[in-house]
Amino acid sequence: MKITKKKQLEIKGWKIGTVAEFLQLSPEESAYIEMKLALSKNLQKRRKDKSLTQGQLARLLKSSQSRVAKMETGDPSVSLDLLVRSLLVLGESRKSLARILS
Amino acid sequence: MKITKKKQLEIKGWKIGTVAEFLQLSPEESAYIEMKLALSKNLQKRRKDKSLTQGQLARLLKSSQSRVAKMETGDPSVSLDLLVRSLLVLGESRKSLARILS
DNA sequence: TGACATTATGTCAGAAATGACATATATTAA
DNA sequence: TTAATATATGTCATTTCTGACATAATGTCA
Repeated sequence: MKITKKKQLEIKGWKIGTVAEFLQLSPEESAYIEMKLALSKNLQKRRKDKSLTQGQLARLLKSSQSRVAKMETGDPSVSLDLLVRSLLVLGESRKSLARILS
Repeated sequence: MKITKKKQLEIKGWKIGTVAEFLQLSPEESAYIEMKLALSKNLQKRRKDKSLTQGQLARLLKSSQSRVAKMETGDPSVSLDLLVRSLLVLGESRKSLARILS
């Protein structure tokens, strides 16, 4: 999938139809993006539950505030790998990650 | 985690202790590797159930035989992203992927 | 055995992801 | 409002991943 296409996911304000339909994503592409978004949301929730700023979390992850922001906003430049590894550092288990994904 | 460290995972024949202990992996590193290996195994199973060669699967994935081999053997150069996207192409759903991971 | 098919491994150029930085845009509190 | 804090966005050099290729190793069948 092209980055440019994924980028359009960020367009907001549409009232009818799904994002997948609008962008004509294949089922695989949709599922892949949904999984990333589910992880994104959970990362932000986990961080806030621990009362951490993005900057503080970034230190934990040996990353940067801007990358944490991108993770949480579903930026297409962020990989599943990074999301999963970050959630593991935040204390999620294999099983709880699986639960997030399903 | 260093690639060199992960590479050692391929050492076989040890009879006592876990790989994680031997390599002194942190819980996060262990979980991350376990997840990748679970996906690897499943990819191979899926492929064989469909009676495909690695070369045929590679065409489906728009990849190459050598990369498919690396996916199935748990080569550290393979990302979670690629494994997940490949399984999605093979027909796995979000939910079934989650089941594989848990 | 040998020929053929399949899988594994090594390498590398190009592509994608990453941390870091600057800076813009919220958000909050006085 | 203003200042201070937090989050978002854009860019870029470096690192990591990727498909492709060659070739080695393994398997299969006559």
